[in-house]
Amino acid sequence: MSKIHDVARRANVSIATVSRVLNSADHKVSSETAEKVRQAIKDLDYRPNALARALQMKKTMTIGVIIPDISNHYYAEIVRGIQSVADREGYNIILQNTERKPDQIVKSIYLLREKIVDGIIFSGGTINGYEPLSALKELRDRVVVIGRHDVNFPAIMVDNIAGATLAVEHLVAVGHREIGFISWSENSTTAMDRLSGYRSALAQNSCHFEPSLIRQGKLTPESGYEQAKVLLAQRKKPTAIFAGNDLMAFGVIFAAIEMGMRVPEDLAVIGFDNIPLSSFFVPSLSTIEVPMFTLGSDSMETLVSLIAGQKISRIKIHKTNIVVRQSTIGKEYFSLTKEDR
Amino acid sequence: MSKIHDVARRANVSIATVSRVLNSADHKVSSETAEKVRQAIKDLDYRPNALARALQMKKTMTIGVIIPDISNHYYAEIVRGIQSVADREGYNIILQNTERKPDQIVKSIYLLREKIVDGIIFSGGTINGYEPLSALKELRDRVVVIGRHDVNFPAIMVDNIAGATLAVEHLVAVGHREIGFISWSENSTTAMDRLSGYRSALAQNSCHFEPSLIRQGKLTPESGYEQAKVLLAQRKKPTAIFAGNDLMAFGVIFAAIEMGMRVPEDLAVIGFDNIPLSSFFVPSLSTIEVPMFTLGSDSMETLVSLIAGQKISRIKIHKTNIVVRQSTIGKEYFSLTKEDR
DNA sequence: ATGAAAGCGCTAACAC
DNA sequence: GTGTTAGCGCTTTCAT
Repeated sequence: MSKIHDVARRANVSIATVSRVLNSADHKVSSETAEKVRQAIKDLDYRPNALARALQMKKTMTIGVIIPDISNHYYAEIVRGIQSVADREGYNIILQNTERKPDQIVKSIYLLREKIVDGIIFSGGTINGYEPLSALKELRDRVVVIGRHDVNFPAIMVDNIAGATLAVEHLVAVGHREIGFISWSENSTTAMDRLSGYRSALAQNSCHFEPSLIRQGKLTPESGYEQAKVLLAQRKKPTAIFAGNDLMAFGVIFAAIEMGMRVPEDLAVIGFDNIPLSSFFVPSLSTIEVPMFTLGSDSMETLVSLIAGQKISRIKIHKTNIVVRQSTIGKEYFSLTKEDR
Repeated sequence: MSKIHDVARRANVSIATVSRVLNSADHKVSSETAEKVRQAIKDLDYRPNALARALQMKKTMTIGVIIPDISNHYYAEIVRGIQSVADREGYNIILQNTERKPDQIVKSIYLLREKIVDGIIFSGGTINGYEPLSALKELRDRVVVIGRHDVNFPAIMVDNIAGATLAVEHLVAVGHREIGFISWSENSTTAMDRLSGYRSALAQNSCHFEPSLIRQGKLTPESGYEQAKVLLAQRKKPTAIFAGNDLMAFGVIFAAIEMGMRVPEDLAVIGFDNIPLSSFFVPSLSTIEVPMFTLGSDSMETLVSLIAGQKISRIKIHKTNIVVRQSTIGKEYFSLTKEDR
């Protein structure tokens, strides 16, 4: 692996000159010399050592991304969004999967700090404890959080309250009044926001709020399945279920059908996220669309501004839309044009 | 951000001593001194700069992972597998999403080389061109490939031929003889292997091979949907469809049901991969299980051995299993125990 | 326009 | 046991 010194020797110049043409900071290099250098670089297939450069420049052009689970489409799409602007801006990302383990989160933060990332994007999971927060302290001005607003960092959010309201109002509009809700961790501000959207929409439509219609899942199809089984076994069972995310909604539908119910005739189901598969599920899933990719790209753009020292607004909230499909309105959906899907 | 020098001063020792307790290479540090140093480290919340260390050690403890699309569950799970052993071994990963663009692949390789990764895991996409191969040359002994065997690097594979054979034999066993196959890119050795498994299984069971029953999709539900529409509109239509992956299989089922067919009564469908959702689809999807997580973890283990200079076998092939669910055998599946899912 | 030399923060000989 | 010092490969003043 050749180094700058090799290039300098081959081109009969000093390493400073090579560095200059590499960074073309000041064009104070004569074009002939520059050409010689470029040729030497090509001949040797030389690539500057980013480590050495970063050590000197105190800038690695690498950012850390901390998420709970890359195999969850929601986070994967966020990562794609981050990647797309990172690419454009010349940054790379170091991925940290925490599997939602608090100590893994702390470990990740310390590690990213050691690797001297230029910034961190944090999504999902909690960073309330003392340790993680103090670990992030050093990076204070270079952290962007996705999906939380209970922590003092710039945040990219989704309007979960409005989204949940949309979902419930749709269910009410198609005739439901006993609406179940499958939530998840009470530590999640996202879950709490969706719950409060659900409650306020019920109130707005003067539906009685029934605590037994609320269950806590784990964002997986399995847990949706399990919680639906519980809800549908109750004497007071819902005619519609609002699942906290699409994956749980799939589990709900599976459970309902397994119990011999028809969806949406006997049970309407709506999810949250609009993952790609939701339009191909049978029945296709009505859901609240979350702009996951945009969440990622926006967070990276915010981080770039932050790194550049620009002022940015503390919180940015993205809108959600409702996507109505078969799981709430039935077969007639098939008559819609393909584009609606 | 404090540096080793600060720690040394605070503990009244030399930086070499600090370095020694940090790396505990030789325990030639008296326990009192070590204690002083550790206290100073804690006081200052000191973390060594991984960049400086890497520059010196010529080892970054970082590896690059190049995949086409992180939002595809298949790759996400591979990344999770890689992460899990990377964590255990103290490595971190820099993720490169190529979106299958050849020039992005080349760019990624160069970039990872600049960032001086200790190795690269490459999955999906083609690296046949001159450029990418020459770019990988420098890293020759530190590259592991997942899912290809047409390139001269250690490879972690899945037995696609056997898997496809299993799928077709199952369909034949439940009474089908007109079996469609939805493949994808002809540049993919995986696709070609699955196709050849399909063909040989047909031959083994003396089913006539009908080229019009083979379509080319793009691994997405959309493309499965589209290709199924074509297949099922033919005068000579299949009674069963073997989709190249689960996502396409979902699209196939959706198309069939939209056309008023019942699955599996009018059309049996089997996929490939066994992504988590396949057990919760309605009807649940019969499929060939691919140990994606293991593919990832095994590739990372191989890379670690490679980096350690150990000899490793050129190719390792992982077995596949068939998972039979409703989409090929129908409702009776519901009577199976939950564990079978 | 170009070169010499001083670091960036760390590790590892080599002294003592 | 502990300290001194020479790099790792690069960027960037400061001379010339």
